Amino acid sequence: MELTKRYQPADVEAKNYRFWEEGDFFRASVGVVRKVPFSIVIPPPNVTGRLHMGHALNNTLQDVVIRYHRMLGDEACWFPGTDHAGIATQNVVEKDLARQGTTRHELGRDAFVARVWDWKAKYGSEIIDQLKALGCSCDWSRLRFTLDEGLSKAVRHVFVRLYEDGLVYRGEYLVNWCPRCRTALSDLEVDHQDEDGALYFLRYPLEKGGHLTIATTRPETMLGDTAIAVHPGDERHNGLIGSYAILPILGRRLPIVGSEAVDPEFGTGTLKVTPGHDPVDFEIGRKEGLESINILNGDGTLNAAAGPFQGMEREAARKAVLERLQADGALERIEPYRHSVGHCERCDAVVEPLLSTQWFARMKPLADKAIAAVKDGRIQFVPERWTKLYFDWLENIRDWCISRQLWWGHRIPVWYGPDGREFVAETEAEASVRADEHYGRSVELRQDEDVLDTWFSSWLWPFSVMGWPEETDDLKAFFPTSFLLTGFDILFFWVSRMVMASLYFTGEVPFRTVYITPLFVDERGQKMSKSKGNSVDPIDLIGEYGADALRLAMARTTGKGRTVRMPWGDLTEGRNFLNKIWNMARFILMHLGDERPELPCEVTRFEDRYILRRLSETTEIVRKNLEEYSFHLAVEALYAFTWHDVCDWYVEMAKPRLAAGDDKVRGLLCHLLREMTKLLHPFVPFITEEIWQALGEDPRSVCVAEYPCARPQNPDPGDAWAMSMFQGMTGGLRSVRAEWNVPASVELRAIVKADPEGALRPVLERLRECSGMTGPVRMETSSDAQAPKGSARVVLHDLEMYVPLAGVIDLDAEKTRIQKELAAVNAELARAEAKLGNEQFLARAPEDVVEKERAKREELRKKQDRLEANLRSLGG
RNA sequence: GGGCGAGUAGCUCAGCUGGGAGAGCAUCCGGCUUACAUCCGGAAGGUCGCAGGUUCGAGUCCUGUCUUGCCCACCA
Repeated sequence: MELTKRYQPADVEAKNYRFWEEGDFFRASVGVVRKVPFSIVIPPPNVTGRLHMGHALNNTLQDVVIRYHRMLGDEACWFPGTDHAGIATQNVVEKDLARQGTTRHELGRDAFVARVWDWKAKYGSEIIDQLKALGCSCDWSRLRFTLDEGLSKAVRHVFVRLYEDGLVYRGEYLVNWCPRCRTALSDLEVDHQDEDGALYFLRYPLEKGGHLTIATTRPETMLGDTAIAVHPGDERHNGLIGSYAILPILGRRLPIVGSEAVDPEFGTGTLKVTPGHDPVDFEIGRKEGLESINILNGDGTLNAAAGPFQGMEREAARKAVLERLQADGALERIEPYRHSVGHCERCDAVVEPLLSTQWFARMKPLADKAIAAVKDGRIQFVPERWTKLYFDWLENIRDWCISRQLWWGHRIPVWYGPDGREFVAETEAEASVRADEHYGRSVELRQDEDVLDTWFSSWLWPFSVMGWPEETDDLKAFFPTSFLLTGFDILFFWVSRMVMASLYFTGEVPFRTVYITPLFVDERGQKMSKSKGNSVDPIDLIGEYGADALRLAMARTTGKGRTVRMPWGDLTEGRNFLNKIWNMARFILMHLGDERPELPCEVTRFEDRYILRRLSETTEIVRKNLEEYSFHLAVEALYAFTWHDVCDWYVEMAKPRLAAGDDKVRGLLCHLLREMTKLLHPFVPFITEEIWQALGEDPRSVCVAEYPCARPQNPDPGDAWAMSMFQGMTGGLRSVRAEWNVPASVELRAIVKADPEGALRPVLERLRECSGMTGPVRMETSSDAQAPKGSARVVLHDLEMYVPLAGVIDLDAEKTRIQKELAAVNAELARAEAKLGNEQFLARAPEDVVEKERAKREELRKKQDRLEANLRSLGG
């Protein structure tokens, strides 16, 4: 197979993904006894969504993990799927309807839901294709959707079970209400933002004369006031408890009550109590048995309870109420005030606390088990710090409002009889049978209009995708899953709830390890989002840099903190690295021709042994970091080994041998290429597949090849020494050339002061052989060499070299250079000697550290001697 | 009001359980050396936010502090 000069990702990616799909390499089997199961469920992306950077990150990392385990020989299964994303998807389709000049209400429920299904049919595969473009090796035969029949059944089953266990209930409570979406929201779906507002001081006349001044940020809610509260310990006002005030405008009689909830320091120390529109007031109202008045309609306009303001929008009503109060002399003053305002997570509308009848799930009993599972180590968070947040949330958990006044989602499996009695069942037929039994006759049932919160299906995902509540083979083989990876933004929404659901319904943890990724932010540290216009489309990045380059950049974000900025530099670097890999492969394959030589059994050259040892070390580092999910460290190790050890040094050293037809070096290069291709594969699957196929030794895919194991090499310290001498001398000669502008074509004379027959011999041989790395050099070696006049000096701790450059070299400059080097050595030596002169250090530091320090001192002393001698001979 | 993260070379960031400060980009100099100019070689660049403390030894651990970002919380 011919490889192009440059790596061209687009063709390679499309071709190889097709190859994998046709080969069915990602499909997992059940009942393979000898294999260890390893499973991951994907955090299901919104079915009509598009891939964003968070997805790119999450799915890259999941794919690295699953590919690694597949290559380890595990029965690796990555369960893919999509989420119906109730409110998000409904909003998208509603926006589309708005463009067409209609609304869902005009369409009606059934027609609207049909429209959403159409939408899903049209756009639902886009995100899947995008995951494929990223290289994700999901088992597509197991693709699921949260509204699939099987998963819907799980949802109904769970609802009924919770109902029967007394853990779901229906009731009228104050909930977060989005007037734009016209639905209730859970606490988690409300985003709080600090905004500039005002504190309005209103005068409420007292029945017995005089008045009270009360501060509020939402003056229009006064229409729903049913009391006034003061702190019982507040001497200014506590005499009023038990008396009455009169509500301005409406003239309602308001009892004045005492409540610990009132902060005497705030405002005037008096609180208007609006149980229908404020959570604190709602609690006071319950305690005091106050009436709750709802002044709002579902769409945010004011209702009949608002009297003269009926029909107005919220903002207009606020203005109108203030004007009226002003006119009545009841508006004392206005102060600017910054406070937190709740917004709908999905449409950004200001959320209103609203009294309404909803379904709730009691979470406390489930939360206790979920806390225990992490406390006793059955589930582990990576990074570990997230456990604290997990505990904090679960320990303070509140009931979950699970009903939504939407049309897109799982309809609540509750049917009402003619008298409003609830029949909770998994199917209408079942409910009907029970209803008929109850009434003793055939009755008409009406199903609850609401649907369930979209997370009510997501929290079952790890087992519902495997067919639960049926006892399926997949469940037996792959549940609990091995690993979950997601961003911290859905730690509460999803992760905690999955743990709760799984423990409650299956008795098992849903996963053993949870890896929490950072979140992408823009240059200014702002969260990336489409609405802010600061998001980056990963598909564009794939087009520009290639999927493998994007994956490398993603893998390298993992060392960071809670947030990461767009890694533009890593993308370029990744693309360059791939080109490097590509050309290395091209070079090696070119020299292999049609042969695929094996690794020679006997390896005598130091650079061969050295590179094999480095390969082994690198393999070990990569495996270790993959086990620990330190993806960035694995990539760094691969990068350094490939680029520096192999390409910069080993391949360069191999060139003269290749020219001379040395078969051993070809065997070694072939081995290196084979091993590196496998090592790199989980991170950069496309390019490695292409190289694997070009190698052509295994007709199957590299994705099912065996992941390399570190082969312990005989640690011959002589190899490392020889290599460092070689690198030092090569570097020294290159420096001399650069420093004195000696063109690469001009031959240098190098006089090496060393025993030509000693340990340095192979190094000198190699240096002669590899003149391509330094430019032409005529080398002379003797133990008692003297520096000719006008020589540049290369000083290493175990040898020195003189490069005669009379007429070219500026001796003062060379002297300065040596002096600078000497100063650095002296400083280091002083530190080492101070350490070794410190008895405490000798007594307390571990032996190997002391030994290392001694060796270092010896090296530095040798180098110091040589530098000083050279300086003297330079006339310093 | 709590909690968490980040502050290391001009920039973006590595630096695991404490033991000789690193990479890439950018800068400067020199190279189209037939794998690669998405390249090769050379150089320059840092009191590791600040102040204490523990330790023979701190970028790494502890305390405090500053800057910055985020999350949670019923302050009208």
